[in-house]
Amino acid sequence: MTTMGDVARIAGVSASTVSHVLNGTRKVNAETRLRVEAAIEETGYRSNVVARALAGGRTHTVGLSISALTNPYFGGLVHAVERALSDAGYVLIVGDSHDEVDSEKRVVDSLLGRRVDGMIVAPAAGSERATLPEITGTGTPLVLIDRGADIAADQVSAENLDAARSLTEHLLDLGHQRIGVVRGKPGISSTTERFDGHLAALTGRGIELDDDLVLDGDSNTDTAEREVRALMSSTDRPSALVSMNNAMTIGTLKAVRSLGLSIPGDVALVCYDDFEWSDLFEPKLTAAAQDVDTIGATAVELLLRRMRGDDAAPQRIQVPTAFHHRNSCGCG
Amino acid sequence: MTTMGDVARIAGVSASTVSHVLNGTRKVNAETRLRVEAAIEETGYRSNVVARALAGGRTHTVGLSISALTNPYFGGLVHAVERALSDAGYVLIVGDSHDEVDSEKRVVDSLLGRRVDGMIVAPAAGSERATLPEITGTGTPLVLIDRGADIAADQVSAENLDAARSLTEHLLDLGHQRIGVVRGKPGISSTTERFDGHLAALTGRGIELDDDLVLDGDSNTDTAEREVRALMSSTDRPSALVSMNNAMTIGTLKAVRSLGLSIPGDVALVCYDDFEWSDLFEPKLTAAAQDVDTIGATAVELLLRRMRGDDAAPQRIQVPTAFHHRNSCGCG
DNA sequence: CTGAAAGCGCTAACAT
DNA sequence: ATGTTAGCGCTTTCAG
Repeated sequence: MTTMGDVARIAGVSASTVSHVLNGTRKVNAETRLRVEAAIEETGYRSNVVARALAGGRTHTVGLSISALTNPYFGGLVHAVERALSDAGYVLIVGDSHDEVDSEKRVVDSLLGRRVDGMIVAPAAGSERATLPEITGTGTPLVLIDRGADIAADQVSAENLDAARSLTEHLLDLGHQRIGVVRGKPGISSTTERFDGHLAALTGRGIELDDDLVLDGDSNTDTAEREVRALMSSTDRPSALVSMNNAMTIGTLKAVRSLGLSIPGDVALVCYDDFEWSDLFEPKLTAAAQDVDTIGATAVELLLRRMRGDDAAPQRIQVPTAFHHRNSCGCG
Repeated sequence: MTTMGDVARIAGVSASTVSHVLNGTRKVNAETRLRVEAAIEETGYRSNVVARALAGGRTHTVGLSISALTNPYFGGLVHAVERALSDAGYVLIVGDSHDEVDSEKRVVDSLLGRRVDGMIVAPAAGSERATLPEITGTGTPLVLIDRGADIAADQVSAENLDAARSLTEHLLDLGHQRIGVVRGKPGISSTTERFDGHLAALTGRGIELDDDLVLDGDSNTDTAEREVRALMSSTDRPSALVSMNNAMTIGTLKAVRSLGLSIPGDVALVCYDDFEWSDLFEPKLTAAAQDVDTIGATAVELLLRRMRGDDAAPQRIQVPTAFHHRNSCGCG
């Protein structure tokens, strides 16, 4: 592998000059530049980013800790983040935290050891006390994505509360009184906020929450399926269901279908999180759609700003969620 | 940020000793080890992987060039690869090639510049002549994933031909004579192989291919939708359709649905690629499911072997594809 | 406009 | 069993 020194020798200049033509970091005579460029061309030289990082103190690398690459929502998020980052000349290192503090800590440690210039994390439950402080302790710029946490860092997520409230209100408007809710993973802000939205809708209409109607799907499709099946098999089943994220929706649909119940005939359904193919499900899903592209792009934007040294007060951005009215609610 | 030197000074030893206790790379007195460990604990020292990489010549990093993070199939693949890699102590750098040689080249250049220890790529069309030689030229271990290419490198993908043939044969068994086929992106091996499977099924039954029935969906949902709509609006439309990948399937379903046709009543459908929620679509999809987990894990395994210096002849592994018989074919 | 030299933080001979 | 010393390949003062 040719090094900068090789190129310099061939071009008959010093390594420092080669470095400067490569980075445009100081004026060099047109003619010498040409010689250097010729030497680079001739040798097929490719600058060593590792050495550059060590000498320069910046790795041009950003770490992302995410919880479930298999979930299409997170896939879209990674995609959006990767694009924005690569546009800005950074590369993305991804780690999967499985939404668990222990693996999250491992991921973050590895990222920090690699001296990423910045970090984007979708914090697992309990992250505030374990891994987040570790990051801020190193001074590495950090932005939280998808979920919030009680720390001084930029955070960007979808608007959860109002969107979830609209979902439940829609059901209420249709006359439903007993509404089951399938919650996601406990301890993360999105779950809490969406549930609060549900609650707000209920109390807004003077309806008291019935604990029997709140299910913990734990953001796991199988768990959700089991829980929903149990609830819907009971004698006193609800007339409508609200699912709080896409994994919950899949589980819910499977459960309802396996019971031979029809949607919205036997039970109405509204969902937080949309799919590209939501209208191919039977029935078409009425859903609140997060704007992943904007969420990802915004997170990167905030991060880049921090990396440039901006030390304004942390921002908490909520990206609007769109309501897609289709058939599963029963009024398509 | 504390360095190894700092730790050494505090522990009253040399940097080299610290390095050795950290890496277990030579025997050190139990007592000195303890002192070093105490110093590490005290300072919160975290070893600098960048410096380590420069000095050691290995970055413990693997690059992945993939074509569409938004596609759940690739999301699953990235997930599988990430897990296998992290189990082996490597981190994953991902780049999205958008299935286009130009961006692929950009991704690969960036990865090579970062001196990844190995590389996994889902080659875009035309990659053999552009970016793949560049990789092998550097001596970086390489394994191709999802698609093959005519170069001397390990490659792992799903079994395409036989699986696709079975799909078409199933339709043939049901009496269909005019079968439309929606192909994916041209120029990549998976598209070619799957189409060959279709062809083999046809010729096996003495049926000649009708060019009007082959559609190029270009692995793009919208294109597929448009093409399918055109074909199905014609007077002489086929009685069955085979979709060659999941993006094509979405487009096909949208098209058929928008025409008010029913599946399998008006047209039967079988698909290459499965979804976790395939049986939630209307109708449930009869599909050939790739085993992403095995594909990803196998690719990593082959890569690690190469990185260890194995120079056996390149392998080409095809992971079996499972046939999921559901309703869209018309015989559920 | 360009070169020399120090140094980024670590590893790995080579000594002792 | 541990320390010394050279680098790894680049960036960046500091000189000229």
